[in-house]
Amino acid sequence: MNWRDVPSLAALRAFDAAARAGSFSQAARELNVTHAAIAQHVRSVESDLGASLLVRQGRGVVLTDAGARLADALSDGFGQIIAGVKSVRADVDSRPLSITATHNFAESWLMPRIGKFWAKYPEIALSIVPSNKLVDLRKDGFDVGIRYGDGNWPGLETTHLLAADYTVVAAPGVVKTDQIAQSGATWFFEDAHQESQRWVREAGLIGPSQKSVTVSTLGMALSAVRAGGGITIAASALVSDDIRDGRLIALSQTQPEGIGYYIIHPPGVLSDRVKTFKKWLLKAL
Amino acid sequence: MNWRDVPSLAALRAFDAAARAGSFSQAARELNVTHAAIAQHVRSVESDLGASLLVRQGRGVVLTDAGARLADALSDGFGQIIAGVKSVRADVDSRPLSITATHNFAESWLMPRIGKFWAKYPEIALSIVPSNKLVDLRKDGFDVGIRYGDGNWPGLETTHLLAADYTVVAAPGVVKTDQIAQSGATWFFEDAHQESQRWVREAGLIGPSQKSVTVSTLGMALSAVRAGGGITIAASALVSDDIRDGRLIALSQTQPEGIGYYIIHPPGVLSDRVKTFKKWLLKAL
DNA sequence: TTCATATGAAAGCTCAGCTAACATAATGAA
DNA sequence: TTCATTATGTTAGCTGAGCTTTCATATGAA
Repeated sequence: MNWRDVPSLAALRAFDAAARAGSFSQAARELNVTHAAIAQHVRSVESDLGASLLVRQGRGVVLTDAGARLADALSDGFGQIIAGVKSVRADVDSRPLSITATHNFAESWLMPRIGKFWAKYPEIALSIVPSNKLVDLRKDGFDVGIRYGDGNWPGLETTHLLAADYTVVAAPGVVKTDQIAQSGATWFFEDAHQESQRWVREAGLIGPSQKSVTVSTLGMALSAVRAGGGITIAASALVSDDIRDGRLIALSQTQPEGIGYYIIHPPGVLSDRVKTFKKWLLKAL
Repeated sequence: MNWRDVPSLAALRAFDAAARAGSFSQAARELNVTHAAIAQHVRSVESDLGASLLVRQGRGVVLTDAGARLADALSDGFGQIIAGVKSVRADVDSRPLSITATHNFAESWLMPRIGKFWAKYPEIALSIVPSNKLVDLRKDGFDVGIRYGDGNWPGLETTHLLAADYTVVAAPGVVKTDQIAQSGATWFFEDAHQESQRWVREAGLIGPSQKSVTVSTLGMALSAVRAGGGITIAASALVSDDIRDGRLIALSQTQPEGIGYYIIHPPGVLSDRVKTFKKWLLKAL
């Protein structure tokens, strides 16, 4: 497509608006600029093409023959562009909001609450994809994500959701708070969380004779622990429900360390649906 | 036409180019920008619409479904716009170059030389409209003009063509150079040129008993003077041919005073035809 | 493995696009 | 006819959209 001899698109749009309005002032109001901007654009298109396109007549302007022909083409062209954009927006708005979250967060925090979201916003369909991978939101087609980390992901806007302190939990009666290492209780560790395991050892919360079992998900660890099978460590936010409801008791807790759960999305203006979901997340703490 | 929810036209054009090229780098070359500019625009359209449009695949990019649909609409839209501009340009290029010049200049300087222009540029049709009015080039549909004055016309580009000194002339033998005021020769003055008349009186070139006749055009004055009927004063450039050819002799001359003949045209890029004509004018002195 | 060519990303530059201000022109009401 | 209103015309000056520059990372061919 040869753009070499085409006046500026901004100028052509200004001319298009003036042509259809028959007035620089009216065109200015429609495009939210001053009449001076319209006038400058129109005259620059005229100068570029070497033809008069709009001439003053009374309190407005009228199209010359050349102007009428150009205006027809621009009307068609810009009409197609606007229609195409509108159509893509409509398609985007009609598919579910696509959300990615870590497995743990999805299972322990989001899914238990999602019913309330749907109750409040039945018109917003969601597609929740648990993934521990650092997915590329854009490439993989997600609108918004919840990620665990330090919040420093270049090219993304991040909003802090939950601090990442950890709590050691067990079912009531399984172990006394000050005798975690001396108890015979089994430690359940999630595979991926080497860091929290290291913390447990450095805090002296695991005895030499204590068994430890590594499982693949926090959900599995929590199932075992809820059943009185032992002790585990998890992000505090993910076990806060169990603690509140008395299914588990808090035995020990780390200090927050700048790591946490964050809402992430691409920069720029957010759609209403993403705004709504984000706002709900922040309130559902 | 609702532009409210439409991404920037520059960004849509960048996307259009990338979509058809399948490569940011190739699109950049086509639009004469860097690949970074293309990438920024494309990602900004994606962010605005909330949809992935182009994804990386190997060394290039491919369209998503949403991207393909938008690309179709943009291709149509931009195609119409470019075709419309091209059509108007073609029309402009097919009509004669429209030139306005003062009557005197047209008659005494331009028309005697225009044959040489047509000989050299037979493909450029001209429409020459003599007019002493300060015409509005744009409103009255002129491509270029020759005006007499100080060269200070806001909103126009001016190029000095001829200085405006004046020469007093008569046919050979009619009057001696140092006896203009003492001769009985009749002064012929052009109606509009009060200023040159004043100069003649202040220079003491007209005697108390000398008759003067006011005519409407310089051409009329020159006809009478060439026939030996008396003396006149004219812009030097306009009588240089008569002097060279011996039909008239120079009796006295004013100093140039910042007034002259100028080529005028609207600001901005000139079409090739206007450039050619202008260049020819400057060489035809 | 190396090299050429692609996209990704962010800091920083600059001029296209605009506003503000004032001038002039046209129209309509009194 | 005069005056108010609303239009376009024009220019100086501001600023952020659009871009470049630079460097990083990814891909594919040799």
